Amino acid sequence: MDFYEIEEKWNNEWLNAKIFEAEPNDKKPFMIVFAFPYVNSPFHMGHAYTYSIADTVARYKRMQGYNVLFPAGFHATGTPILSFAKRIKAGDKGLIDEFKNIFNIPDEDIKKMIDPLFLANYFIEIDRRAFKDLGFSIDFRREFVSIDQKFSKFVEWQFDKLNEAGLLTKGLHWVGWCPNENNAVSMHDTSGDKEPEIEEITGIKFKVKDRDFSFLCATFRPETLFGVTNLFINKNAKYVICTIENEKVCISEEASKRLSYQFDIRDTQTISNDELLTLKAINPINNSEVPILHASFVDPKNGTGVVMSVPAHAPFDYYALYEENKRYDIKPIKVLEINNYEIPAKKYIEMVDEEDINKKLEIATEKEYKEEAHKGIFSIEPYKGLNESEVREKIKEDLEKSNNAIPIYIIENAPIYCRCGAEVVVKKISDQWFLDYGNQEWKKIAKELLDKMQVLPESARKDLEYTINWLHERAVVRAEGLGTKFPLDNKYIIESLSDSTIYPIFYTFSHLLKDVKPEQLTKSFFDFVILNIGNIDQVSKETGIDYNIIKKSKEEFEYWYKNSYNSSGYDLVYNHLTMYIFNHAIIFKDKREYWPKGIIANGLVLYDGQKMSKSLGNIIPALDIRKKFGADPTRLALIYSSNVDSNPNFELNNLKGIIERLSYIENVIDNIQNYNNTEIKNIDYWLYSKLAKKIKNATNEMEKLLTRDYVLDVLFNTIDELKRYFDRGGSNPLVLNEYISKVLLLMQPIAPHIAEELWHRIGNETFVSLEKWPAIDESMINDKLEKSEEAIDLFIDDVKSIRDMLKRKNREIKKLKIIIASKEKREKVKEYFENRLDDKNIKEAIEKRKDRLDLLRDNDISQDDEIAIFNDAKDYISKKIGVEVYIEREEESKSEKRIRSLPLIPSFELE
RNA sequence: GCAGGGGUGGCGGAGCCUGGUCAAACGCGGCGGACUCAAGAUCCGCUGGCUUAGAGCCUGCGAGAGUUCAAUAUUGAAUAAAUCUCUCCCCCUGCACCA
Repeated sequence: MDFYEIEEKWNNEWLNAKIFEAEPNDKKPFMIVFAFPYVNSPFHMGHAYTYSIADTVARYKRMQGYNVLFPAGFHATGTPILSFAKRIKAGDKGLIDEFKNIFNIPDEDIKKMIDPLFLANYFIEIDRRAFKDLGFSIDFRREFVSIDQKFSKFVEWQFDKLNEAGLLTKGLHWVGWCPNENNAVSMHDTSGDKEPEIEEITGIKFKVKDRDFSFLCATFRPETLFGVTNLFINKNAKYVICTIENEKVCISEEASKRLSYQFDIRDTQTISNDELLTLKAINPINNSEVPILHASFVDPKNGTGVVMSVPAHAPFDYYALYEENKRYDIKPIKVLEINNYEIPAKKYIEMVDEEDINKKLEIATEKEYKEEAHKGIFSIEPYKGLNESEVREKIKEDLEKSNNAIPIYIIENAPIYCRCGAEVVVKKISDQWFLDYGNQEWKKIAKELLDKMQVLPESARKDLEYTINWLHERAVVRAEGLGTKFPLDNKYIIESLSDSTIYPIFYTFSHLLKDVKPEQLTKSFFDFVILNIGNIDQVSKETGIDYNIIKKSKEEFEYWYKNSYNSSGYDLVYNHLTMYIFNHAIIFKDKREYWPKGIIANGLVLYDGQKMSKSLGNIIPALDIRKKFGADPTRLALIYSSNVDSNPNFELNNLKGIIERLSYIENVIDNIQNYNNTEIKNIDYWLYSKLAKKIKNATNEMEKLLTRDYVLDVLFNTIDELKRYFDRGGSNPLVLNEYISKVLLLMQPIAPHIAEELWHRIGNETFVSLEKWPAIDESMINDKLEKSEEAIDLFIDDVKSIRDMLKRKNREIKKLKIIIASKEKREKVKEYFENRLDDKNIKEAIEKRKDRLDLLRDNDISQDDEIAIFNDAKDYISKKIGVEVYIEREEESKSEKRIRSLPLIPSFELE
């Protein structure tokens, strides 16, 4: 089977016939979108999985009689594209190799990618091609990119609405920052792709006795202030005195530079370490005087370069004080009770078996902090008896209130380096804009929306609910990146997830705006089209947009958005999908008929059992697999990898089996004229029965998106059924034709090209893609017949086990005598199941075959029928066992085995 | 730390909600056979172990404990879960301002 040729053929036919170009009509609408791909690389198998599911649903719904809109677009706002272009320009070897080796991009194209727009367009081209090649039933007319100016106008409108609702707020925010390039850094901008994690620590001010400045000590554990015995500086570092927030403090020179991104730091002057070491500091919590000492572990780059020493609870402090400084005159002060240790820090150091002293102290510290946080009990008044975290919060609050402490932000996973080489620092943004997802009213309607919508798998609902609950103010603007300018402050760009929350709306009329200029897309246009505010003549006059375009836009929006779905990867549950819910909820607060109706969240694709990642080099561009194996096998292998509720494992090995099975069906179709039986036999009815059940199962599975089960039923089981059909002598072309036609209909959503091709090969002229979903003919379900077929198989199993045993014993077997249960016994068995008979022999016999209870129960097959059944299967059984077969009635049998016969479980004798 | 999801034969993965019919679907892989000069493809069979005239036993669903329905059984004893409950261990994902 030449998949490539078949796929090219039908992809073109579909495009030429424009069958997926959706227009509103009088059918029920169904709109499904997938989270559009980010175009800094070609999309890979993980994306292909999500898109395949969306297409499968789209194709299924189309068959179900819905008018389906399945659009697609591309996402390009934000920083990654810019940052990739920058990296290419800088000759970043890692990225260039990745592009070369994983995506096979030619050198000359990579060179051009220093232009971010070239880069984006390059991958858009590839992705668009992949959409087509994979046979997605997309209405390509509606495509747009999230950096299109017209789309920007739509985003602006959205933010106007959010602002009107009072949900945009301004405030402080801390970000990772490159002091060299002077902009915010995210994961993509750091070497090693490390996301800077920002953490708040407490800077405590220790006033210096008889001087006009304080030491500023940074600590994670302000509650241990009670246990401070001294301060540490490093005499090999440089220290300065400077003014932070109108107060003079002493910190390391390095810290003063770094903190200048968080605070307004002035009047910096150096101070000698000798002088510092003579000073005395005053502990703000109890006014005790403590000395300043040197400790070599103090890192001037860390925190403020000044450390408060708590020898009882900090291994490093303990070591520095007693081993390094030999200050046995200073006693440790214990503030926490833990395991009744006398001096916890000492104890924890002793517990670690490690040569290297720094490592040893590190391990001890980690262990001590963890255990104390867990079960340490505070032992100093007035907090005695409380656990550590409670005291921490209280003390921190008090100190900050009394101006004895200030919050300082640090990079928790430091050091992180920008790709330019500079170390990333924390910067305070004082006019950051937030979207207030913490707003309770908003949360409430978001939850209402969620309650009304279908979630597949249902288990994702919990996660969505949870995310709605914890989401709070989200920074929505950035200093850098592609995208829409923030309407309230033009120096900012709207952040990339926030500009893509209600974007599916744009698909409903994007194709109508070809001749409209971006500046014509004013607030009144969107207000009218989306929210029905204002009147059309006025909007047309004001914007200069043609009356009919406005009218059509509004019609399309109102038609399609009555029933819209979003299909995404599960990772987007925690951001995009939740924001999708939030934003729709508020924009359509008073027009809830336009709230989205469903979300599909599929799992993370594993590749041969492994996570796909750059470092493993196993990121597979979807087009590669398609080229190698064909689009339909690729799609089948993907959706067969799992049902929607778990993580799919894409295995190349599965492709072989899938391709073979598809070829089998093709083969049957091509040879259908060789069958010429016109009578309808039992096995034909059996096939009909299987078909009816298959349709029933398939429908149910598609509704729940049990794609794995669906492939199993529609493809794998079909092959088994066909094989059995032929094996049992089935050869009626009409029956075969009907069976296969229906199977092709069921295959259409999951293997559209093959289904289309074979559909035509069996003589149809219509597009299978537009056919109706097959009806379930319950009357064809024939359990009795299926049961008797099953009985034959089970019988063969029984015979085989004996035959093999005899073979092992080297006994020769020539014939098989089948002994059908007597009329009398049948009556008895029946009575037994109706509780009318208490016959020990029958009871025992049935008990022995409890593995076949299904066959025996409700069995009203007469002896003559059973003889007919086995007679009909005589050749089949003979073939399977390899001996001649005779059938006789128990009444007439002379075999001693005859008493074992039960209805549908004949006894037998091999001789 | 908090929250969510998991741990099933060589592998992937059903089964668990609604207990028995589960040595556990289906697929992959492996083995054997047919076909072939041969290989591949295809077809048939096997694939936990030991046995065996159609039946039995053992082992078995992360570890441990508990409960109990059907059933067997009986002095209202006892036996009895992949599936129910609890504890423990281990793994994965998320905890944002990033796509």
